[in-house]
Amino acid sequence: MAEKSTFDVLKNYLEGRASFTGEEFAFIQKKFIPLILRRGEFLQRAGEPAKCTGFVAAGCMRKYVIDATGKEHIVSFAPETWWVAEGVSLASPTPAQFYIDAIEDSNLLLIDPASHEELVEKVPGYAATYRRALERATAARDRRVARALSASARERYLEFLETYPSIAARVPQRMLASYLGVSPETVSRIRKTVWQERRGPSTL
Amino acid sequence: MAEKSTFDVLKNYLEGRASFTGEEFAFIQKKFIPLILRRGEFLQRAGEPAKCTGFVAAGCMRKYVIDATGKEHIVSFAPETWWVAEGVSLASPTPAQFYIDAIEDSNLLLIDPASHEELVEKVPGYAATYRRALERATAARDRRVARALSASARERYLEFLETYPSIAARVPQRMLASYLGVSPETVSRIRKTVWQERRGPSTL
DNA sequence: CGATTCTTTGAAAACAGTCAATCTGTGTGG
DNA sequence: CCACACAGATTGACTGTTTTCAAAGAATCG
Repeated sequence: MAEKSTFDVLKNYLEGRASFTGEEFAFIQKKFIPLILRRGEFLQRAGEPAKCTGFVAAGCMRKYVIDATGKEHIVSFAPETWWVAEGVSLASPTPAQFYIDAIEDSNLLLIDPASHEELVEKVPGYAATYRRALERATAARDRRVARALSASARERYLEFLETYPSIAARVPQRMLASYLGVSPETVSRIRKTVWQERRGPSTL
Repeated sequence: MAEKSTFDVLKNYLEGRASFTGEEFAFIQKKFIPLILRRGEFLQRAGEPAKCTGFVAAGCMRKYVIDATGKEHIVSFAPETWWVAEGVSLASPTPAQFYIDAIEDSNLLLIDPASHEELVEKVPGYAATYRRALERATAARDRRVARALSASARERYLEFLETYPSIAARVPQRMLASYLGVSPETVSRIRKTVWQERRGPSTL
């Protein structure tokens, strides 16, 4: 069954981070709703009420904004075993600020805020895992801000390749550019200089 | 006593977010260590082991990185009732990535990771408050990233003034520039055009 | 295949950064 | 009370990077 194997990814993820009883897993599983998205399909659009947090069991999602001139700016990617969600909007009834769509065919597990709250209250391991994920997410975003402020386009590009090689390998370059905050042309030019430098010295 | 009034700020903050018994407050208070910092003094330097989370009871802190060329880049400000901390480094024994210092004379309440863990485990209201603070922090950082990617220097400047007027009013302009990711000169020029536009139409 | 989307390349323009000088305000000491 | 020093803010001229626009060349999906 497709659903079972999808949940297994989450189960695996959780087992790696805390201890759970079989009962707890059953309880957790009941709270999540599987969702299959094809490439290009949306989990959420900015302006809509945001309803769910998603665990990515397979595939890859992206979260982004569209600015006044119609340009997309990717805030984050979420491949397998990552979470993807609107920020505040889950707790409060604010309209979503972000678009979230699938950049590959993806399997998600969705959970609504109330169920999530219940899990946090009743399953200690879940609460701890969630809290740690939040802490890591916050730290990762601080690093992202710091790098955006202090590093050049080139440095950010190279760093992304090092830090997230598996993501870099599977997203189109224009999305990488969007994530880095530069134009696709600039990424193309950076790439060019990078292998010119790698090649240059050795071919002399 | 100075310590008591400092803790009252935290107590007040917590009371506004969850319910606590007197015993719980006493337990909480025992875990925090007051610290007074004069303007310019450090809570932490990059490279050191990061040890504590700080609650700002009075004054204002900043968290920043110093890049390869020696330039400072402010990741966040933390005025009264905000938390300031290294991200990951609290849980793991990684060296700190950020500098944290006082930009005004400030009163902090510090808590080490182990005590914090204890509070989260034993005081439900504290756990919930902390979790919500983390969620809000993550969301705020997503917005910061989105704006850094999608808005011009001018828009970011105006938005900061709107969103954090009280911070904008008390930090030097060079720090605002550092936070926005532009040079002090650029902020100066932006300011100029802003009141030229406000003045221009009416003085015609 | 065939159409669309993605990437590359070129040339010119816009934007912000740097450097350096001046101006402003604040606080200090004569 | 004035003079001075210091830090922050402003302004101008110049430089450099990145964007934009436009067009051609891959690559990919159906």
